[in-house]
Amino acid sequence: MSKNARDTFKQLPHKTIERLSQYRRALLICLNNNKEHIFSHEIAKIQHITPVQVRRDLMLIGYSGTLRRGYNIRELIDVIAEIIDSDQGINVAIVGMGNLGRAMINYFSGKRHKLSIVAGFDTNPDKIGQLVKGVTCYDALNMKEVIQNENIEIGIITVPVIQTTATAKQLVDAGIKGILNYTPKPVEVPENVYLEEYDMITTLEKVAFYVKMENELKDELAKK
Amino acid sequence: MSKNARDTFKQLPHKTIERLSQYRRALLICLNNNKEHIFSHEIAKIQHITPVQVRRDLMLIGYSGTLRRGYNIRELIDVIAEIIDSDQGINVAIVGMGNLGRAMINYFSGKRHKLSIVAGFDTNPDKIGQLVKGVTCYDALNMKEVIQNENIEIGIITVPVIQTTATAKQLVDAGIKGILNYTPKPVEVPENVYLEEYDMITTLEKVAFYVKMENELKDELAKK
DNA sequence: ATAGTTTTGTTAAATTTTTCACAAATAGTT
DNA sequence: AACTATTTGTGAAAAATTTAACAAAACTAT
Ligand SMILES: NC(=O)c1ccc[n+]([C@@H]2O[C@H](COP(=O)([O-])OP(=O)(O)OC[C@H]3O[C@@H](n4cnc5c(N)ncnc54)[C@H](O)[C@@H]3O)[C@@H](O)[C@H]2O)c1
Ligand SMILES: NC(=O)c1ccc[n+]([C@@H]2O[C@H](COP(=O)([O-])OP(=O)(O)OC[C@H]3O[C@@H](n4cnc5c(N)ncnc54)[C@H](O)[C@@H]3O)[C@@H](O)[C@H]2O)c1
Repeated sequence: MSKNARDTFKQLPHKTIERLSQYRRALLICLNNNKEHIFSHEIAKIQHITPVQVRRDLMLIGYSGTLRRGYNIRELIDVIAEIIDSDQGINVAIVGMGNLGRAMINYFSGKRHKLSIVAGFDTNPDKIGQLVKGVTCYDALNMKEVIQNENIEIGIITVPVIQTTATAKQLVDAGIKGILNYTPKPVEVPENVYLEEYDMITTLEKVAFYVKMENELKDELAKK
Repeated sequence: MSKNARDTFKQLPHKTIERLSQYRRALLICLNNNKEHIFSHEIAKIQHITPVQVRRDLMLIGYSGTLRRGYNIRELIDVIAEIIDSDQGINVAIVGMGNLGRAMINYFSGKRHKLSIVAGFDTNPDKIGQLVKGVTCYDALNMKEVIQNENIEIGIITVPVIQTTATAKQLVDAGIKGILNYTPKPVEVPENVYLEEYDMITTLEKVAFYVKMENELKDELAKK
């Protein structure tokens, strides 16, 4: 990839990056259905956004469709891959092989060529040494060693809340480049480590808020 | 709550709603640590945002701190609750009591007064009738009945991808008001149903993208 | 051929969200 | 009492993101 192309992609809006991942997910499904082309309004419908938004995103990544057939699904998938995926692939580890950790491995395993969960870590002797979908669970004590040997760059944290801070530190010390924290305890990382945090309760409470608002609106109308 | 106050809250930015939920989560932890007051910059640090952002959000909800002690944690929690929570409480059901469904129940159970998971649904006879953290798993065939009897307003979808569309339809038919879809298959709902979708792969790919970018930047510098 | 329809690509405008910048208040210190 | 250091609250500016609007292209049907 040329330097200029990369510089362009680097400046893609964060929201666009997220949507590209979602487009690809949708496109892969469409491809399975033997569809060859897709219109911006079709993608938009699937993603609950506007067709302009889709076209804008594709414009930003420099991909052009054909005027009457829309976008070539196969091509578009490849263009998106060129942007999001890393040539050599990126390895991921899950720390905390409990319910959520195992669920994630089950879900993610084999879904993406260039992004693989290659190791799990736990402190529970019963879990250490076990295999989940081909992923070995290592002793968390050996984290640094395994992360460096296996060239792991991203860590997903799914340990009990109380262990969150210590785990984040361990990952950082092991030289991890990115962390995805699924515990409800926010962590601090040096600025050279990219961090995303997600708490299901936030999303659930958001849904609850808008449901509540809708209810109150209806009550009000009913009173009149 | 007065009509005007409600009208104000209704127009809170979506992002603010999300952050309020996160602030409360952080505040509850602080409260446990016997802290009474907190500054905007302290909240900001925990949430990885700027202090102005925090103050702006609190301004929008009309809560004022004291000039030299910051915000009263207890009070602020209550004010946030007044906005996000529903007086009577809201009941939630999980459809699909597999790994992820059970993990969510384990995680969420008892965490919030006004938001409770009160039922699970599955089609697997082995799961039907079981209890997870006090939550009964019902036969998905009885969904409409249970949802109406138990006054359930929100449904969380954690069924296998292939069942997603059918499940969403079932929930809508049962009169659900909000849906949180954790499967990677986007669903369509009528516009009176509030929908949130979340896919872990999107978040993971976002982390991977920025890690990749950082790597390429470093390679470039090294070459020189 | 011509008219009508549909869809892309993009400039410009609008909207939403975040940040800047600073006055006002409060407490501690000299 | 004057000075210094903090911190809140907020109008105004900036930045990020989305939407509107429409020309140009490409196909269909007449
Ligand atoms: N379950 C959910 O749906 C859900 C949702 C959001 C967040 N979370 C959070 O994710 C985390 C995990 O949830 P869960 O349901 O999988 O819990 P779990 O108890 O099933 O799993 C935690 C695992 O971490 C291991 N562990 C403990 N200390 C460790 C350490 N220092 N290093 C490595 N491994 C360690 C435990 O042995 C266990 O296997 C919790 O913090 C929870 O709050 C869970
Ligand atoms: N596991 C993860 O981390 C993860 C992450 C993101 C998304 N997802 C998605 O969440 C879903 C569930 O994942 P999982 O790991 O819990 O899978 P799972 O197979 O463990 O659980 C699915 C459950 O749904 C039940 N079920 C099947 N059809 C049903 C129906 N029509 N009505 C009600 N219940 C039904 C099954 O009996 C099973 O108990 C999948 O779509 C998966 O892609 C999972």
